[in-house]
Amino acid sequence: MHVDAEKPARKQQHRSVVTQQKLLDAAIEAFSENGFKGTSTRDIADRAGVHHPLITYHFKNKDQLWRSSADRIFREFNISIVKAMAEVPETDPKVRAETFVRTYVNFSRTRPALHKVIMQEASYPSDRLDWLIETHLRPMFDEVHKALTELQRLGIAPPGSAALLFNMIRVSAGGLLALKLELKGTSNIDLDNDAEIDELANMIIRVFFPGNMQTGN
Amino acid sequence: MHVDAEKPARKQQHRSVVTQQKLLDAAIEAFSENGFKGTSTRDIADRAGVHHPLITYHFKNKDQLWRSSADRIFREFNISIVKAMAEVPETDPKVRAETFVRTYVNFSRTRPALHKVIMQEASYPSDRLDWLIETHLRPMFDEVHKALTELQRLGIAPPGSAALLFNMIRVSAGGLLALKLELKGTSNIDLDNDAEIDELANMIIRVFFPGNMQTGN
DNA sequence: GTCTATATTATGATAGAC
DNA sequence: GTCTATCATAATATAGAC
Repeated sequence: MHVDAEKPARKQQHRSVVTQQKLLDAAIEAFSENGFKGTSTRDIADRAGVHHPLITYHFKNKDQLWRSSADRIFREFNISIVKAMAEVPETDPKVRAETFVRTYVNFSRTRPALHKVIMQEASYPSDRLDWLIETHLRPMFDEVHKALTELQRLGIAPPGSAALLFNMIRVSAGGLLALKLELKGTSNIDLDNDAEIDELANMIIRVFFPGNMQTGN
Repeated sequence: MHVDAEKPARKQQHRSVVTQQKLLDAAIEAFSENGFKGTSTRDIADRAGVHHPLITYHFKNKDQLWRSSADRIFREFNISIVKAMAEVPETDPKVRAETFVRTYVNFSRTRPALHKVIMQEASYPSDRLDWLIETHLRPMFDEVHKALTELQRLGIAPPGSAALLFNMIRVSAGGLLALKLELKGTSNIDLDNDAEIDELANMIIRVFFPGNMQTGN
């Protein structure tokens, strides 16, 4: 009956999804390392362990694959942030800020591609950059900018342009994780180490939210 | 006599140098935008307005051209820093720190490639990254790290890892200039504007050197 | 020192067998 | 849904004329 007929179909559907996920993971890694132009679809297919014509089959072309990769990593990040913020009382803006920084740092650690992809695309004008800004970057900025302005009003964050401040925090977190290899070589900072990750988060909090100090660890 | 014989030779030498400079400028721009893999030597030759086999003639291959480009931009940066620091009294570490930040921000503005090239190469391990660290990055880090430790001892810079602090300052200056296009789109920050550049430098100084405040403009 | 021509390999994308 | 085979283009690099 229907069940017997659908079982293989479902198996195929499942395999298709798995292939897509493998390609997306491989694409995120490759694009974040070498940028859009520097990445070959063959390289992505090799990393994913699938044959390269499957990219055309599942994603139509390189550009669509890039967009799907960006969607995936930003969705993961949003889920991570929303989940972390849900566990923090809305009444304590300082703790909310700290939680945001720690979540951002920890996410950037496991997924440095978040910042790397932005850096790659921001290097020169392109339709991809415009799309990235409209779809993911500006909505995120607007929300955090609001919270940061409130933190300044409360005397927790330093005065001045909240927009500049936000971006300084952002590159201090995601940017340093994206430069992990370099920091290891120049500064002997090992951002694969739990303790150093914590120290980075604490440093960011200490420097950018000096008001009402309550945790100095 | 000799003069007549040498004149055309010098002209040729001169033209050769000009071609090399044009290629280096074009290479810095191209490599910073698209990374090593993402940049084609044809693109560089086109930007420089010369025929692409000339790259082989003057620089042997793509890799040597990249190294020469990196040498050029780091040399420019060093000259810029040394010149600026020479005009500041050695006895005032706070003013020296401020001068360093302003010089760094202003250099990154005219030459965002300085930070972009580092970001591109730090995305994945390579011989180029190792070379960049040994040749340019670590020597620079060692010197600034020493000065920053002294600033912490004087209570001007916040406590904690001087290495992390240095890198946070670095990405807040060079990193934001490298993200210029994105900041314009998401945060409406125009880093082509003199006033906003000054505001960024002031914000960095305010946040990272809060002790002994003496200039808040 | 500069150019044209070219050898060789890699790339994005597609056609069509299974 | 997956594979092999292939096309057109673009890449790095070199050879050799001028």
